[in-house]
Amino acid sequence: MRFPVSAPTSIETLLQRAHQLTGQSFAQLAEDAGLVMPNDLKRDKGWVGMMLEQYLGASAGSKPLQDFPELGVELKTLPVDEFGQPLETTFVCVAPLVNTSGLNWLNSNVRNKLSCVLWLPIDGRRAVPLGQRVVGQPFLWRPTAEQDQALQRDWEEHMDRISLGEVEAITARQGEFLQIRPKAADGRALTDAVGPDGQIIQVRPRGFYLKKTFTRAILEQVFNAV
DNA sequence: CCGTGATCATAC
DNA sequence: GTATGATCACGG
Repeated sequence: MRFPVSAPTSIETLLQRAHQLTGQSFAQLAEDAGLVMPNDLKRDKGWVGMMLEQYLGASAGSKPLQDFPELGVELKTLPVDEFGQPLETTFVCVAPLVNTSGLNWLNSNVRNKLSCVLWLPIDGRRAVPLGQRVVGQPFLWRPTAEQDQALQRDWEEHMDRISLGEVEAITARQGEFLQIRPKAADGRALTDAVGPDGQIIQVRPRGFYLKKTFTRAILEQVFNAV
């Protein structure tokens, strides 16, 4: 493997690259990429995801775009346990808290990000040293009509609250599959939002996350198809 | 500060 | 045991 890897020009190329990662250990991948592997992920929470982006040729940077804009594909690593079940929720994107009047599900960032996802299950077992963990079997996923509708219901519920100035009343328990939780560098990060009386208030930035029940269902649908 | 990549760690 | 709310690193 030579770095940097060029952007894949087709979904087939992207999938081929992803499949070549299956079964490889993080230690081996780090070495081949010339990366220093941390001892654990305590202070490097996004390390695995960023390394795999390099291998697949994802455009670097922090732009609010898909990882492969030309292919319309978003890359998501998904840490799983020994039973292949998700260990974490999945961050989707930041939640807009102001100027929400023109937003709807069809033009939403959430729907755009989730319209086509290359899921890359990874070994997330804490008991296993990071270098010994391996990459799982990738798969390309598009939401079914039912999944899209379920996400839309959650999204609209959340956006209604945000528009009505109820952002501070939103809890991660709300939403069947799509939740809203804080998303910030630390407790001091603040951003504009709509308050109860329509005024601008300062709140912790929020993000949309997929609950584990949702990603678990995707994994089951793909790997335990009856 | 914002958005990217996420996992941590404590309350439940 | 596990989900929620908090937090870590980095580029722009």
